Amino acid sequence: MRINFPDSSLKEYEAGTTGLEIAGDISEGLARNALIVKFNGKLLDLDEPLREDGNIEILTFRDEEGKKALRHSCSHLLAGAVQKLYPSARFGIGPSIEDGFYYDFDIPDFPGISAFEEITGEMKRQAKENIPFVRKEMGFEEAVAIFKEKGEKYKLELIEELRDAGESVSVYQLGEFIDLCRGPHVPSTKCLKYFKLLSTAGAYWRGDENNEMLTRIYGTVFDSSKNLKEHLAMLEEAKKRDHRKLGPELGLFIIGGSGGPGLTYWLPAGTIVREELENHWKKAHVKSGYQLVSTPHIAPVELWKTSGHYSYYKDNMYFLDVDKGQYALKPMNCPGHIIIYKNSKRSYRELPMRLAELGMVYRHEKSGVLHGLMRVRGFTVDDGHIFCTEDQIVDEIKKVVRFALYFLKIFDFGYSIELSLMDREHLDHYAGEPEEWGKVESALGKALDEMGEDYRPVVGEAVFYGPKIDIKMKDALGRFWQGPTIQFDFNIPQRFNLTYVGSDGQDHRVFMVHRALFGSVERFIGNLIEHYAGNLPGWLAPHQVVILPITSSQLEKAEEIENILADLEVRCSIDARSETVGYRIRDAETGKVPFMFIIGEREAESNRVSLRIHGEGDRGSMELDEAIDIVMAGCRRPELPE
RNA sequence: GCCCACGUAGCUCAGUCGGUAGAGCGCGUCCUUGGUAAGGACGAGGUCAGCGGUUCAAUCCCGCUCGUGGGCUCCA
Repeated sequence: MRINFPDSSLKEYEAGTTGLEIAGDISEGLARNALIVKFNGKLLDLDEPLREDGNIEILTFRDEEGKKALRHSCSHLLAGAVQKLYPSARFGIGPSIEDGFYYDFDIPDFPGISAFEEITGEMKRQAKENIPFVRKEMGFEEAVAIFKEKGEKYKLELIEELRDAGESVSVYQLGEFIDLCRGPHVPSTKCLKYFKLLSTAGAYWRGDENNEMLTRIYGTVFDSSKNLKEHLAMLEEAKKRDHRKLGPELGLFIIGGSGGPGLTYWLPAGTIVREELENHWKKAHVKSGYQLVSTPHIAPVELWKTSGHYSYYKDNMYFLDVDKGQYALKPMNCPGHIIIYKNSKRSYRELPMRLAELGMVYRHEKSGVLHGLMRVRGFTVDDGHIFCTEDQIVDEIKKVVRFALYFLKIFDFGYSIELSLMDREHLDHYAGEPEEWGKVESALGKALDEMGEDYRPVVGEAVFYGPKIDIKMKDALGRFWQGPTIQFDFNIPQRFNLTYVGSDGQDHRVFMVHRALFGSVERFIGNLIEHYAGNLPGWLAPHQVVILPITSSQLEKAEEIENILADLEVRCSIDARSETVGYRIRDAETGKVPFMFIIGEREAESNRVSLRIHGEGDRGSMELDEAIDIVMAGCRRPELPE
């Protein structure tokens, strides 16, 4: 048979040759690192004999699919160990996930994390034994018989579904453990040496809260000890950077407690960060052609009925009685901006009209989903709505995407772009006409193409009211977060009958785009804290300079310098506490103050300061002006967009 | 909302097999005038999350509530 390789070379092999043998034919190293094989687009075990001509790719841990196979295989190793140690356990599913895997078990009286040592020991033992993963294909009756005998009710449920879907059944045997599984798997447990069990959690069978709660065990596995260690170190680092820990520590904010779950209280230092960020946002928006507006926190319930929020979002809304009517706290800003748009008859000459607001919204999120600043019940959407004509769509989208990327660049975030499209097999899920969707979807794609941006189209990810562009931002630890989102809306212009008068004197339906660049100011600040490990850029730092007179004799000089800095709008303070210099420096360092001016007798006499920079250490004595220049450069606000 | 775990001083935590509690940091006062990541002494500070129950006695045992964390689901 003729086998094509990714480098488009071609080789002849005897029918029945396995992927592993072909890998070995290429190089010993590839055979050693090979995990699975992709043959004519199908993922197969390495020991699967190949019987026809085709394209082959030997996959290792470097390939996403190889990585998944390794992780999924490790979940079987985990399940095998659990079966051995807890014979009464019943098994759910055990897929690979981003950065690892999990397996769901029904284990009566599972002791929790304290069982990890024993389970890990058993897994290590089996990993050493080099036990092969053996694939078996079988009929439904045989599979049902196997799992019925074991009392595996969850597996039986899965088999039924396979039967209904008309799919075949395969199982994998790993030593004494047999599991229903599509595969593929790595050849044997010897590939599974570098794993670690991480945590346990409850999870409903099939994610449905009406089902029983299973015990989920999370773990991760890598191809080498080095990569595993690096990943674990990253997790440690992430824990250290957790904004829920750093925020209160740095005096930025507190959340929840007696103040109410999911509600944020910004402390003085945090308020400075917020205001700086918001001021820059406002200036940038004005520069980019937006008009700032401000709308109330409550609005009559009728408005929410017109917008449609009442019918599909009311479980997440807070209501209040006012006079004889009912009001709602706004969960979104759009209806407010609609009222402003509709305030007068609009002409095509006014379009595109871009309205923007840092609007606080309130949503009744389930108590269990609240998470630091990332998921709260009251937050500020950096909202904007663009009203435009059809001809203006491509240009407006380009402008918004460029604007969004501008903000990510300020903070050195990486990014990746997704274009969420409608699923044309479920047209009834969407508002608006399919032809209109088609026009706009291609306009969004065209805008991205013309900008030369890479993006991933995702069918079925669009919201019911329109297609959207989502930008995921990548932080310093390589983690992706929900970033800017740009959403088209076919629903609201129709519901509110939003029109403009065209050059032909006729009314036309306006096109509308929602966009949020930070998403939520609260969440974005949470991201910034973790991205920078609390060491915010100078312009956002609540304290920019601490002046440290070595003895009280330099206090007067310190005050003189403080006044100079204050006139330059530098946020500075004097720490003249009766503590040693070392102590006060430590305090400023742990407080992550970017700059310290240390003034002793020598400096005070000669109008000099000794400059210390956070994270860098002592920069030595210099002229006051020079130190001020360094501070001003370090605290300069970002350039506005072009 | 659901499942599991947790809740002791401002913070991080110890402790009490049921007899109302301790450390370090922080805070206050005093001493110390010190040169680049913790000088010293003394002191204040706790209804042991809240409410009920069991008990001669509850911070500890039981129940409920609230809050927090890990997940499920959801999401800016």
